[in-house]
Amino acid sequence: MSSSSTEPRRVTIHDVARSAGVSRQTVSRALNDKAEIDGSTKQRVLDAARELGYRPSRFARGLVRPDTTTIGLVVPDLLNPFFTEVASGALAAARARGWHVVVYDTAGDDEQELATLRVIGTQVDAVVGYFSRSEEDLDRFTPGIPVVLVGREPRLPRFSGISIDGEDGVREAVAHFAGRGHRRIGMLDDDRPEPSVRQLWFRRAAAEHGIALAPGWIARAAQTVDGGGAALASLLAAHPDVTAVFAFNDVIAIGALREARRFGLRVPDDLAVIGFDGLALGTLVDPELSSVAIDTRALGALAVEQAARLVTGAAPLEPGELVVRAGLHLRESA
Amino acid sequence: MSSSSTEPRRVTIHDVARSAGVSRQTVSRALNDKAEIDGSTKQRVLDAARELGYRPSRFARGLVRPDTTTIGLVVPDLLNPFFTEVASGALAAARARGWHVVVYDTAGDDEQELATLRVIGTQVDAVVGYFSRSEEDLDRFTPGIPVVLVGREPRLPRFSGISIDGEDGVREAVAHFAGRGHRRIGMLDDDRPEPSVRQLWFRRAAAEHGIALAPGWIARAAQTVDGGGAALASLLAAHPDVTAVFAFNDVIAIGALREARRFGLRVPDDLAVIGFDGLALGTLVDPELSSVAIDTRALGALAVEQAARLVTGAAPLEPGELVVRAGLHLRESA
DNA sequence: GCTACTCCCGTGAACGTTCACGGGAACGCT
DNA sequence: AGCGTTCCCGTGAACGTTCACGGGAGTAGC
Repeated sequence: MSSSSTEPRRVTIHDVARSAGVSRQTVSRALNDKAEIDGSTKQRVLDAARELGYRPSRFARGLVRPDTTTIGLVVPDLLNPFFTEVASGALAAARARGWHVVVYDTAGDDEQELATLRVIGTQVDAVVGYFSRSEEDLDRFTPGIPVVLVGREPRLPRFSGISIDGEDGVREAVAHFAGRGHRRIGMLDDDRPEPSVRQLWFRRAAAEHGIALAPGWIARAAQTVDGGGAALASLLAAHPDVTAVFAFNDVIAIGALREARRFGLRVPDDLAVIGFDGLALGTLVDPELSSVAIDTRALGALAVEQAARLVTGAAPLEPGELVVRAGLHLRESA
Repeated sequence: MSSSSTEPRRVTIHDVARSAGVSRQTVSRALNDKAEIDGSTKQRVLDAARELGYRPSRFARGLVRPDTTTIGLVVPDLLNPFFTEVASGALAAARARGWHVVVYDTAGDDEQELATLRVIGTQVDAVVGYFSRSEEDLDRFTPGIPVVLVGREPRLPRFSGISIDGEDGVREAVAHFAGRGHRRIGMLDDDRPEPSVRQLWFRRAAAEHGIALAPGWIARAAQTVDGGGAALASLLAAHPDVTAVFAFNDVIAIGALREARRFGLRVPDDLAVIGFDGLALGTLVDPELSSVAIDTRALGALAVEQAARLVTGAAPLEPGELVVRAGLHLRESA
């Protein structure tokens, strides 16, 4: 009656040692193939370990030899190709350091983001990702660990962020439109309550070219392909004479491309379209999407790089280095 | 001379206790807000913890209270939308259980896959993913922990796998081709040395419809969009009279779509195309891609489900449940 | 035959946290 | 006054591993 059908106790290094007739230390030596062990005993220990199904505890090991670092990557939607590319860059950068990345997809839901924050603070050494909650909330749940925000300028000095400078790129895009004679240009912004920075850049550039922007020329779009399509439809309904459209991002722009096709508009002849992000996806659609492009993978990699410096205590990147700049990539859609 | 500029020792629960003038246990109570603690002391402890920058060790906590489980997800290329969707499904399934997922992108490289295996065995409680190495190699580096292969039928009983049954779906696709009068149908297979199962299904279905397949009708394609384009180009060079093409997967099929456009072929009138996987991406291209579709997110979720059962010791899924079936989704390209 | 050295192997301690248990102080009730 | 109860708080132990250290057996050298 050694056990009353209770939870089967874990097989520990002691059990292996006893089974092989050696000490813990010898087992440890065999498993991590270190020196100071005889070949035959090593084999005997290895056999015993396999026999018992022994598996070292990563917790016990991590406690005594804290060598593995893990970062948390939080994205609102991994299926959104923008975040896929960012994640890919982050994974590559982490791998280069031998770091582990645990990924959380919050499904764009505030509650899930909160739940993630609640658990992540105790589980990783640094956090990288895209959050929509306030910095106060973030601060509350990430006590003491470095946090790097992607695509968002932090206000609190506790956080760093990789920001996207697309002002020049957007100016190029508007200049391109203007050069082709477009005067009635709309924008498909995202659907957050306040105007995005990209809209601000767009307005400035339009003003520089003396292009007037009546209020109705800006439509709000959910950040999906369907959202982009719907937004273009509403824009066209209000202003059928629009000849060019700048979109908050490529996903929305691609929705607009598809909607334009359904409307029987030829792109770029009837309607020119320029997106933002420069996703690889843009080269798969027809016509290929022009875009104010950024290096999305570098964005993710840069975030991990900064997190690494903050964790190891190395000199963090300067604000000037925490920026990815955008430039116009002209393809077929404009 | 308490320290000679050595590694700054970690702040532990002891330090907080001493600083707040209480015991470890009281600190623990305050941090995990448990009962049996006075409100004022709790606040005092919390302040002290913040002051010292205390952060509990996940290793020590995991050691004494082994409640967090972590699984490793291995994909050859997260940027490949197929794996993005699988990963997304896996993440969602893991989140539903409160499990953590650490993601490894092996970049399709055998060495990186090996390196990943070497480290993953000691870091996670179960492994889920897509591997190209032999089961013997997998076995060597994943001692004792459950392994679930996605899209691959395991030979060793040690492993489980989620397999894809596309035979009926492919038959539907070929039947559709035949019904439209196509007799000269090519296939763009993947680029592995041996013919894929999907090619086998395709051959069977073609035979059932009395469609002859000369050797040159099967082209090999790297699993990228460009690879699909190149493969279609070579197929067209050898057999300009082909009227329909079945592709190993949607990524390859989309490459074929783009290449057909460059060749001036109209899809589906001049060339009908059907892919495999049913990626969301297929609805973004023009014409929208017809595909032998599977539920990719369910594929990932199912793998995690099985891993969960193996870890917790629950009854594992039956072989019949470890299958996702494919069906033809007809859109515009065929 | 003594010393020195190499080759193995084992024992206590430590890592940082939580759990189980015990116990003091204050309060209310009879 | 005595007793039970509630509210707090602290002390040893345990989790499973590696590190530092010590030590015995065998061999070589003189």
